[in-house]
Amino acid sequence: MTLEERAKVFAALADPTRLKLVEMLACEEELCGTDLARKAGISVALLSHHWKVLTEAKVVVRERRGQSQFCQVKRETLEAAFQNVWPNLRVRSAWPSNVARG
Amino acid sequence: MTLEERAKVFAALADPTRLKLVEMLACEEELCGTDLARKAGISVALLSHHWKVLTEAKVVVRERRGQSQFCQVKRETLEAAFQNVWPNLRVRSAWPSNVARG
DNA sequence: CGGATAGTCAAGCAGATATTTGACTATTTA
DNA sequence: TAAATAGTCAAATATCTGCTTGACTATCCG
Repeated sequence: MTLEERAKVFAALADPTRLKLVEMLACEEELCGTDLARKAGISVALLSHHWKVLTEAKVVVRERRGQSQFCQVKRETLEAAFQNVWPNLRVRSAWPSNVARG
Repeated sequence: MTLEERAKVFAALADPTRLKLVEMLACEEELCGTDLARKAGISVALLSHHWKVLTEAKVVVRERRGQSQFCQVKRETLEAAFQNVWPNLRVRSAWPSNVARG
């Protein structure tokens, strides 16, 4: 992961609307686009714009199931970016109990 | 720390030049402005601009000693911002052995 | 097929940001 | 006090970003 890629991860988190989306996802396992937009209080068009930024930075991953797309935080990307500004950062292997993970 | 303040922390890390500065500081304990600019390969004027952004986001702290200002990463700020996108993030209490901390 | 639900995309605008240049201030040292 | 070192600031420019609007595509269901 290059310096530019790491900066892109932080840029994805640098906007309050996107940060809200990611913080919502951090507590909720996964959400579909419509729910994300509704909970964040934004239009689906605006969600689509921000979703693209988050996806291109690999901060989230998306999976289509039927009509909807479901979205999760990609922890590996956050960990890789955070490690460089905090070399000895340790992360817990387990996720909070209210969040089921595959 | 509000959503906007957390976003501001990530915005401070979102530019490759500033991220480089912070990553340098993460490995080097502290550096003065002239050394930061030289090691990052930028002008002092540009450093001054970026330094202001990092300081206002509280990502670094600065201290004047004589003619120079010395700069360190402020770990508390990073931890507070990171916690919200990664609720169960654990940080090591100790800093790497090559880095002396007050 | 046709309608409903879910999301995308492009254009356009307004405000923010990165960088350079050159003049300015502050502190130390001779 | 004068020169050197260390950093600041304002203006200018070019680029990027966030958001809205409205038209478009994709999937499902009757």
